[in-house]
Amino acid sequence: MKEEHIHAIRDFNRFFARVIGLLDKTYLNSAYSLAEARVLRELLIQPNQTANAILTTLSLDKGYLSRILESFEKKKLINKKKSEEDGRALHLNLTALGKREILKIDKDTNRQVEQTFSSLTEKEYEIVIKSMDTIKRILDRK
Amino acid sequence: MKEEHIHAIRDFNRFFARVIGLLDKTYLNSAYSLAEARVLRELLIQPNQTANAILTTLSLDKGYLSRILESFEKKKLINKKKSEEDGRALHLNLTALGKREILKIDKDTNRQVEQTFSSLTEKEYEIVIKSMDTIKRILDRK
DNA sequence: TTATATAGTTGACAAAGTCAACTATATAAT
DNA sequence: ATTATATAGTTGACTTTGTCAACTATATAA
Repeated sequence: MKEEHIHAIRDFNRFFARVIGLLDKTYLNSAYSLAEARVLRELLIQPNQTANAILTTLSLDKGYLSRILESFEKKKLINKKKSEEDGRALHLNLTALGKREILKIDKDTNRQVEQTFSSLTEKEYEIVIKSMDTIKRILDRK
Repeated sequence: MKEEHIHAIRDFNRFFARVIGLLDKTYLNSAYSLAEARVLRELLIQPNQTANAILTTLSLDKGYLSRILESFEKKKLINKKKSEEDGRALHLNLTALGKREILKIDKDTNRQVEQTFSSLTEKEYEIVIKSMDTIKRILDRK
């Protein structure tokens, strides 16, 4: 791999880390941390998952996730039910409140994205998004 | 801004956050945290800066940076000298050791980037990097 | 039946980051 | 000149976030 490629990639990484960092700040004033929002979102996308499945998808620490889930249960955002096939596993589901909360968070995040990118013209959006798709498609294949 | 644009951007953000997160893991086994490496790198790029300048560039907390700099001085990575124009300000410079350390970190990070992206063909590198540049150019202008 | 593996919990801890009060110096307003 | 206000950096106290290893309970393999 060419030195200049590495340099170009790192340059973009640094740049885009700032963009992502800016968006992640949305969670600072919210009731949930980034990790918590990711867990809630994961359960919205794929209900009835076990903690272990989430663990793999989001690469969190077991203990950390366990505590997040415990706090969610206390706040009535999720419910846990013991698996019938495997007595060790818990199936997790959002409550109605949990769904409302993650949808609210996502709305805020959307607004934040909108703000961050708001100065682009329609044409520019299309170029940016096309480029994003190109990057993702190539990297994802690997 | 179109709903689908927001969705596409957020999709890429999530994807790329994982890429960046993977690269950031380089710092886990290193002697420096991500924040520390950023500060060292900043001083490599722009020597003789004040703490305050770094603060603005990297958006760190005052106290946090102050302690990082203190630890750097103890480890002989930087030296501080009082500004002659402004008695409150400190001008910061990497020592030879400091330079060696940040160059070593950067070498490790380069290797990590290389590994992460290693499966791409030359043609694919070029497409990816071109797309990155396009995104950066459009967003940066704003 | 015993050994080994896995799901989730718990306690102890460490790293990362935040906040506000403080000292020292600089600048602006009267 | 004096006083008020602002800024650079430090310090103490604290919170949040994340890590690690030991543990319980259940499942699977030998």
